[in-house]
Amino acid sequence: MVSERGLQVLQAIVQDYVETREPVGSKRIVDRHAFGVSAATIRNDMALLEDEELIVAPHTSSGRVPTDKGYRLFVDHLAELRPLSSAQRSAITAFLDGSTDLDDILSRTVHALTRLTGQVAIVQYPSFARANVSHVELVDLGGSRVLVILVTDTGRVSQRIVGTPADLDEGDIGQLRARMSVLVTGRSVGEGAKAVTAALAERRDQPRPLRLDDVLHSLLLVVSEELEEFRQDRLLLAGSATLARREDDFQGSIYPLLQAIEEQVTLLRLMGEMVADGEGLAASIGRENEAFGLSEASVVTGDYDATGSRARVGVLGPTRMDYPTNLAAVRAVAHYLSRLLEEDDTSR
Amino acid sequence: MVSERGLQVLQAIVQDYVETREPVGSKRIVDRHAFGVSAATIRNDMALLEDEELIVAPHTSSGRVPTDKGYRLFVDHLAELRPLSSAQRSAITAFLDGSTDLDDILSRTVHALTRLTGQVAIVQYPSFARANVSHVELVDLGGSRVLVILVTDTGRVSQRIVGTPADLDEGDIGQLRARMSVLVTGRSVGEGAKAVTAALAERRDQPRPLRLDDVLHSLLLVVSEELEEFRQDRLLLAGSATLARREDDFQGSIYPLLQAIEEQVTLLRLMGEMVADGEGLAASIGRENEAFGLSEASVVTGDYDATGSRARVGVLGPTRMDYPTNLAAVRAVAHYLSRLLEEDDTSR
DNA sequence: AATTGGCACTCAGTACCATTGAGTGCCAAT
DNA sequence: ATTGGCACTCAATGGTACTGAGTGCCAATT
Repeated sequence: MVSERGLQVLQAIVQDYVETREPVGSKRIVDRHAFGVSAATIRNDMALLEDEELIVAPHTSSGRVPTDKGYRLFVDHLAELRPLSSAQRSAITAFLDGSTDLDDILSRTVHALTRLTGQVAIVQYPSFARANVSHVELVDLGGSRVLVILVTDTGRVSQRIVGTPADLDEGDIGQLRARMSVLVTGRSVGEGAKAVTAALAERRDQPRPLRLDDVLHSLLLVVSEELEEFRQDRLLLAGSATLARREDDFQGSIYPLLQAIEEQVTLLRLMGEMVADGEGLAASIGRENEAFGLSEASVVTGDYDATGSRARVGVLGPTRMDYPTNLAAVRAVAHYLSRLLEEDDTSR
Repeated sequence: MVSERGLQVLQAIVQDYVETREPVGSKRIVDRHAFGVSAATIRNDMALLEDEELIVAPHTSSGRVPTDKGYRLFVDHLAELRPLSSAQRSAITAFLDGSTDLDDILSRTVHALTRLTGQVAIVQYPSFARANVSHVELVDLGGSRVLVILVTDTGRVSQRIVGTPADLDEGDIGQLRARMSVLVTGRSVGEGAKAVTAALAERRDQPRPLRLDDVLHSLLLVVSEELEEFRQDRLLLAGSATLARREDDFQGSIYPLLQAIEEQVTLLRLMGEMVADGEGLAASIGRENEAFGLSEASVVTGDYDATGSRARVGVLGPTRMDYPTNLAAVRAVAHYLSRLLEEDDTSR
């Protein structure tokens, strides 16, 4: 069993290792942390920690390094979030103040977070799976082109240009708009997709060709695609260049990281599977991300609220990261974001 | 002066070096390329090439490596574009077929290009500075929110949500739409911006408060912002993860590259300044990119046409890249893209 | 005048010690 | 339970020697 002091030793090891990137030995600990005991005693504790697989010695004769399990214990029980400095707090507000557009707010957020932590920052768009479609709009662009626009009540907008088989007049457009509107408006995105699919099926069974049916058909196809895309929430990322500075923390290559950043889907799933604590914070450490090809990386996330729907902000970095600082930063940004988006909602 | 054979030697050096990443010596050249002369002769030629600063020896006793100047000469006079295999050609069509939406087409393009070249691929959106605004649309979202949509005749759409001071009824919206439409529709984006600015100024001089003036004012502000953003064309990127595999080609760090990728502005300017040849192809090599912090990188671009406006596709990679292949791939993609977008235009 | 074989020279890379020192595990003493 | 002592391990460092690919130059050849 690991003693109370043993845990403090683990804490010291994590802190020192994160700071110096060098395996930490018993002597270092005695020097830098005021335990009232000798190096030999620390060594005994370290032997126990090693038995528990919380730390490991990279080479027989060198200091210890935390294992993923060690980081996990540290994060869950040992880490005290390091509150942000007032300068940092005001940096957040300075970054985020004065914008109303959702895209704009989130973009600023992700930049603020990467600056705050020095890590790759990630912001998840508020989930639209449950949000309702509030508007479908058709705009005639002339030249057999129609612009289809979808708006959800969370403020997200998506648009797409579709070619139509023939020129349509204002009346046609109006008719199409009305029929589409009935099918999708007011439903959640998921339901909307079902309604569209059903409408497509029904149209086939009912061979009474309305003049605009073909057009409606193709438009519904596009809407269906768009809804599908909506359902998969999106990510905003910033700071991926910082990874180049941390190459040494990734045995060999940062390729998996860059890969994951490019295929946002991976990160999306990863972040989706993480389980938040009471404060909405979560961390996924090293091997815990193995299924996503990110065994040497960690992700720290915090939940935020936006108009009733939840989403996450987070940072991605090497397993050897400063969890207290990153957790605190993520929490602060998530809080601020929640306030901003909820406030914003009432003021709208 | 460099002899005819000297140039062939340069060509051989570039080819071998790009392939093997190792400085190439006189013996290698004699072995792998059927020059009818001895190694000593090649050495004499190499000495001349070195005098001209076309090649350089990293270490006194090792083979030669092309300088940026050497690559430049190679690209300008020695490189024969390597035509794409039929498999590659059909890969392009397979990738790009069956989409009509501009965003979609360009996104597929950039992925095709990165797959084709193994480099970071870049696609520039067709320039909108000269494109005309074909539609301004206002959609009432309720709750004091209005969605402003701008469409250009090149197919680009931009939207933004704006808070309005008070609730507006359908009539108000219609009125606003009409007034905005007059100000912007049919003009180029640049002119549109001026018109908006003028309208704002005029409004101040003319103190006859119309009921909707305040709203119009804020809307115009947003439109103005959007136009400004439009003017700066945008980039689509793919394949940045491949850089992790080429770290060795970037003395030390790929940081500048990732940085440039993240701040698209740098790449945009760089690509903008490149001068294309008769075929629309251009290359910017190594130190030529010094002003952009990319002294160890090269960019190869090709121009494409879309509805009367031109833009570029390209790849970004280490100076030590396979120019013939990349030039050919870029050219092929640019051609195909031109055909697709022009075709598309007539069919629309 | 261009080409070539020959030759001395250079120097990165590799391999092979020997040395150093931080750190460990263990044990007997406290 | 803690500690000082001690033998041991092994990565890192540095020095030495060797190897070999490659060069520059020159005199001889075509």
